[in-house]
Amino acid sequence: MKLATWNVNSLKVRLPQVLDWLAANPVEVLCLQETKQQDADFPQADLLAAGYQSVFSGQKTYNGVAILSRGPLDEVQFGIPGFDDEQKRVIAATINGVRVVCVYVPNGQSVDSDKYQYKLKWLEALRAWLAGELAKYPKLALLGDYNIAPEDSDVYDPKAWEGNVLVSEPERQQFRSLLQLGLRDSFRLFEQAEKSYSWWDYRMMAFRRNRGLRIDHILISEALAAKCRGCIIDRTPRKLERPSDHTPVVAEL
DNA sequence: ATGGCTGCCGAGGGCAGA
Repeated sequence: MKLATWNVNSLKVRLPQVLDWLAANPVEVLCLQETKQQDADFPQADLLAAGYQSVFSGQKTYNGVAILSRGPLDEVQFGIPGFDDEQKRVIAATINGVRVVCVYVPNGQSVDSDKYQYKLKWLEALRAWLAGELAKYPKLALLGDYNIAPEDSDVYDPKAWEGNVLVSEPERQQFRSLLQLGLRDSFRLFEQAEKSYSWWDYRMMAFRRNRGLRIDHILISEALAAKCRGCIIDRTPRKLERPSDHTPVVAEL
């Protein structure tokens, strides 16, 4: 069973690329972030025609998450329970006995901004909710755009980024606290090439120069990690015309 | 060097992303 995550930076623009990618990579589950579409505009029929059911939670202009699945999506949850949030950043569903949680973690903008405080509070609420989810669902996968590069090895120029949003110590501490719930970073369960990233700035030919960050992750519970067979970052969509700035991450369970 | 692209909304540039 393959599970994937992809921040598409507008599903309206990227739908053809998503459909092409699914045709070439017929994963069981694909989590999307930054769909930037209201639910009324979500391309449910196009995805169904491609063999994928979907659940989604979107809004105009910003944010928006979705889970696409070949099999039925049960026990659908929108948002973090008890955490009041206008922003559509979380959707979860149970698929084939696996609790799939799709997240678009706030960016934080800069460490001295209100958005950074919101990011840290949001991550704390996520952690608290997931502690209960893990007790309920031993087979759990947390996929998405975390907007955190957990280690310096996930950053093309750690010195330049030191203390910055996406790499700051409080954010990394929040990432580690997710691991402490009993989750594993599936990418790091396997030998990987150095300088493996999932996002590259659109500017300054960052992709061509591989000036990127690894901020899209698939964390999996111990029960899933025990039989996880691989995790890869698929850079090919980043090479297309008009790409998303993020590229898919795929775990094979 | 704080920009550099891209998408959004909506009709021109400003905001946000990371």
